[in-house]
Amino acid sequence: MTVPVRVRFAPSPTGKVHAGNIHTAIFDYLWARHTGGTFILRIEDTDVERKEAGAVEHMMEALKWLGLDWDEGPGVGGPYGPYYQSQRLPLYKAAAEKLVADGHAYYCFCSTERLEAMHQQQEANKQLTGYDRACRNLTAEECKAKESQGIKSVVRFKVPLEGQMTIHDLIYGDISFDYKNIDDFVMLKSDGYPTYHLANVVDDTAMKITHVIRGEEWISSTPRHLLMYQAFGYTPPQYIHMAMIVGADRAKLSKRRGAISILEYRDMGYLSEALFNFLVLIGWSLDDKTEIMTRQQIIEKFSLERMGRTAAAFNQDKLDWMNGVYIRNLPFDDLADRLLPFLDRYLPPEVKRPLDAVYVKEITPLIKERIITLKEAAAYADFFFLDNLTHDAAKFVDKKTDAATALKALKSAEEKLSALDDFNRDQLETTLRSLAETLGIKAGQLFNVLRVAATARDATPPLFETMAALGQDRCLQRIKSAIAVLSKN
RNA sequence: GCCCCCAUCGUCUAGUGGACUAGGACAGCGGCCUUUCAAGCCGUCAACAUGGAUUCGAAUUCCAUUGGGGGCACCA
Repeated sequence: MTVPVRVRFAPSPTGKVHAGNIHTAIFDYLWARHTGGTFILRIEDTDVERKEAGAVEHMMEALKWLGLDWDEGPGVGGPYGPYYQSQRLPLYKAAAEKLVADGHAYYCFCSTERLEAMHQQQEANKQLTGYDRACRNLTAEECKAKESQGIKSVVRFKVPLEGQMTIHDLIYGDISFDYKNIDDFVMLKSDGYPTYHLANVVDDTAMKITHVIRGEEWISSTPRHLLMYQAFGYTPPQYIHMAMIVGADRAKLSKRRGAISILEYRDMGYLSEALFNFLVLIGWSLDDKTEIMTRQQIIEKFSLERMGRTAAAFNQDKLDWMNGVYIRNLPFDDLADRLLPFLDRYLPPEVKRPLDAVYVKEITPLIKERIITLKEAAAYADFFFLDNLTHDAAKFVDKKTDAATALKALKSAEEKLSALDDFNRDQLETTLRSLAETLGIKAGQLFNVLRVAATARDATPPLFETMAALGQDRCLQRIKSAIAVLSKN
């Protein structure tokens, strides 16, 4: 009989969540959903110094945006709360005291200054850095004496002086460590807060976590955690260390190095489905060719066996491509709904708000294949919304078409188009193709001139559809203004 | 300095001793399509870090080397 899987994503609220953090969360989520287990969110706010206001909210917003809904944790509660470590302080204190009582840990009264000096000396002598265990063998009386002098203490774990241990990781396999390379680490800080080491062991046990999924950077502290499980007499969870996502410089992602926050991707107009799919493919693959998968497919096919061990770089070009694929696969209405807020925010201020949602739906098919992010739609399609365009005379001229020809073409077009009673796509095509013939120029030449007149751009969606969407009045008015500009030269 | 991990095209990856003259994708390049731009389609460039060992046979196993990364806090 297998125990139901319980995994937790345990971020510390010290900044904005980036791809590296969320990558772990995604795999926590996948493992939980794949197995029908429970996905827990736990906030590791045990560093009073580094704690940042709003970080938890930011975190939760990012998780929600990506659809990583948690079954237990802040906002939803659960039977093993509270899910903020800062609200579980008595638990850690009791656990630390128990280990002291059992002889597995001890109080350390060393000052920060002493520790720093020791560390510097060790580095200068190129020695192994780590606590020198000065307080390891303090007697109860000595401890009392220090305490009565008002000296603050921390609790350190008594790491065996010799021997070794092997940890088993579901991805990396067996890894061995010598105890002699592990120092007596701090479990409980002098401010009464636990360190990550203590807190995660206490909470993972209390919350019945079965699998610890975390970044590869934790491998080297896993022996400490295992040592604590042994000392407590707890059964440790299974470990799943994941290869990290690295930056272009191949170093661990961090906000200091300019890692982009996940919500920024949302604000840049990436679809959460695309980012999810993209992030899943970093460190995991289904086979040798499948890339675009729905969330359901991913959950269903997910397996630990297919996870890689190599750190991977975030390839923005590929994300762009994938986002384009997702945009193109979206139904028009859905895309239009998602486009609306971006257009609203990024279209020039002179465009009247609120935007006409029906009109947005109308032009959506025209830009769908041409944008890779939602945000860029505003810059790409502004001419659909602007009342007045500024024409650049140079744009009307190219190798095939000189200014005089362009001017003549525009004048004839204005005449023809004002006579049209139905300004639809097909009418426009018939009218303009025959006009080109009459003028004795290539259809493409005429179209390009009109394109520039109607949009002030030389790269736009197909001309007839564009003009039809713009409508007769606006097209004629723009052609007039184009004629004016060209006549000046 | 010490400990640990990793190593296939520029990037993400497939590959678990023979089907590999190493597959896919992004990017790049070339072409087709075409009223522009895209999209689409076709093609092309491009990798098993190095050296040993094991084996009839290694991208795949083992050992070194090199390179990269991570850890060594009263941070997580």
